[in-house]
Amino acid sequence: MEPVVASTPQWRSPCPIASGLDVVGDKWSLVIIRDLIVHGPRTYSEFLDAPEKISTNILAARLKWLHANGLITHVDATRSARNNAYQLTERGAALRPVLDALGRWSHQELIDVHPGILSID
Amino acid sequence: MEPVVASTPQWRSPCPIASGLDVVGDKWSLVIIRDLIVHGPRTYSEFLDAPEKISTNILAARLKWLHANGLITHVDATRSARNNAYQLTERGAALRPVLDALGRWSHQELIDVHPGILSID
DNA sequence: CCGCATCCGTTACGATACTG
DNA sequence: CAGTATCGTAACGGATGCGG
Repeated sequence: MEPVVASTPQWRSPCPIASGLDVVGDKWSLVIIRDLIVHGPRTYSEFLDAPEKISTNILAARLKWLHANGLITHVDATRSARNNAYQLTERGAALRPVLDALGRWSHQELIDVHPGILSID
Repeated sequence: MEPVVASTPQWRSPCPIASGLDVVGDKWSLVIIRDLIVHGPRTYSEFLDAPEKISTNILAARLKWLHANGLITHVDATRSARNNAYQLTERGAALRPVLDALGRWSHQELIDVHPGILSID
């Protein structure tokens, strides 16, 4: 019985940078993590409201992947007013410095080629 | 006449994080940047020697992309002992803090799930 | 409705053979 | 040595359906 989504990456090498990319180096993972850092716990449809317009099947697959890799969990539905929401684990929240550095790079280096870019958020 | 490789990203949103990912958020760009930061100017075949084993067509496409986006340039072949090498621009070198943060995250958070991971490099 | 899963077309990746 | 051509596979993206 093959798993729908692999639970762990195929490590390309022992390099920490490549290994980090093996976990969050796809097109959407860090965008999802960004939403969780900026807004806190977030529901499926709230992720869909983000301006990047991820499609529903991709979102479901990425949430499954991030959960399997211990970066997010479900909010306990019985204990929270917000049902069916996702939140960051410690491991996921620890990505904040990466997002900060990336945001700063983009803001400094991409303004001329992407005039509409926002100053940090 | 359609370009073989688009010269500029399709921006998903005005968010700096998403925009940074639109430039270097693929599977290989930051691995190539890492090699250039660690080793300095690097030739095509030296990139191929990296442990991640990128295939030749992908490497050529990514080098073209990174050049089109101003992150790398060719070393001046007439002035250098090392012909046909690539090097970082200021814009590319400015990604160092991103790689540092990612490397630290991986080293701290992925040791248990990836025992062979190296301590920074 | 909300949270997905399924179907299917399109785009990225990957292994390998090959050329200037 | 530095790529290109070819062709197969995997990821992505839009539309739609379906259970709770």
